[in-house]
Amino acid sequence: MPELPEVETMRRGILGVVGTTIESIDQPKSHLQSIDFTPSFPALRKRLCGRTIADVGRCGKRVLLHLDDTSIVVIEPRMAGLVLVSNPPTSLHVRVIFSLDRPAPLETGPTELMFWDKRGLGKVRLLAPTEVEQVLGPEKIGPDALIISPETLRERLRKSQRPIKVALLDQKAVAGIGNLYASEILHRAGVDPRVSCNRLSVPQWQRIVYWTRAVLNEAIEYEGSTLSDGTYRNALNDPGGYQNHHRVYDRGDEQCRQCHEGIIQRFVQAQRSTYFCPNCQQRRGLHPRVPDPKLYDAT
DNA sequence: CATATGTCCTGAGAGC
DNA sequence: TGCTCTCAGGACATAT
Repeated sequence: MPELPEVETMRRGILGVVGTTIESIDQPKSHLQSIDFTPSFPALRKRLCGRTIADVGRCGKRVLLHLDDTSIVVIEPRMAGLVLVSNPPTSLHVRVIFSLDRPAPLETGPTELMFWDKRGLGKVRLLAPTEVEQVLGPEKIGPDALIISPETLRERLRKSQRPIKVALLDQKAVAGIGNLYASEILHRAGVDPRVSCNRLSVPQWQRIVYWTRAVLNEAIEYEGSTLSDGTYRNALNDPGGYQNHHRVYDRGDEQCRQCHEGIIQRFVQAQRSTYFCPNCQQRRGLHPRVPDPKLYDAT
């Protein structure tokens, strides 16, 4: 389930493709259902071959390949997709291979870029400049979770009746947070995942945004979370390390690693697992971990 | 308008 | 052993 830290790790892991030219694109034969290409694969191939990759970006949980004609390849890993430069975990699930030319001035680096997807829910689309706004614009995708300010997040959600955990998953409100990190963030912020957005205080919004940045940045340092199913890998097929630092996710019935008193509870919200510590995340009570106000400011 | 539900898809694991 | 069932959840379409 690649979320912001995993997708950012993919982005950093493929920076070596910047400056290369797409020589060919192939779709390995497989009995599996084809993933969704927009436009169709043959049209995509025709439009991409010969294009140079000018930059690699990220928009929420999507990887972007910025091309020299200002069109953009949008790769959406969704549940089980990976962007790799070598060593796919299985050859069966390689959905598309970009073969890259490295012009003379470029140092050595990747000569292939792959999209691998175990479950086939991912998508690859090519956006013409005129399509970018309607697909990636602010109407569709909210401010990035790493830079949103507490004021902006509060403005966007303060009237919502939804539980805060559910609202944090809304990519139109804030982009990049998924099910795993939503639980981790709220635990660190000392906020009960069940509380309605419209009942949260200003200090609680501040703590949520502070810990959103802190948790996501720490997870990026560890190159993301590889859960017990082992699916998530970085661009070289190495597992991430942040799963060893989770406080609550997938730790139901364990003693809380923070307060050493509560037992981590699991329950379902909006068809998704939520984990929390009833002791650290009470509806009312003191929240001793007050972050530095300087860090609230958006950049 | 805000919110809720169904859908896609595969592989792993449980139960019989 | 091999079948059927359930579950995992990101994003989008559709329904309330």
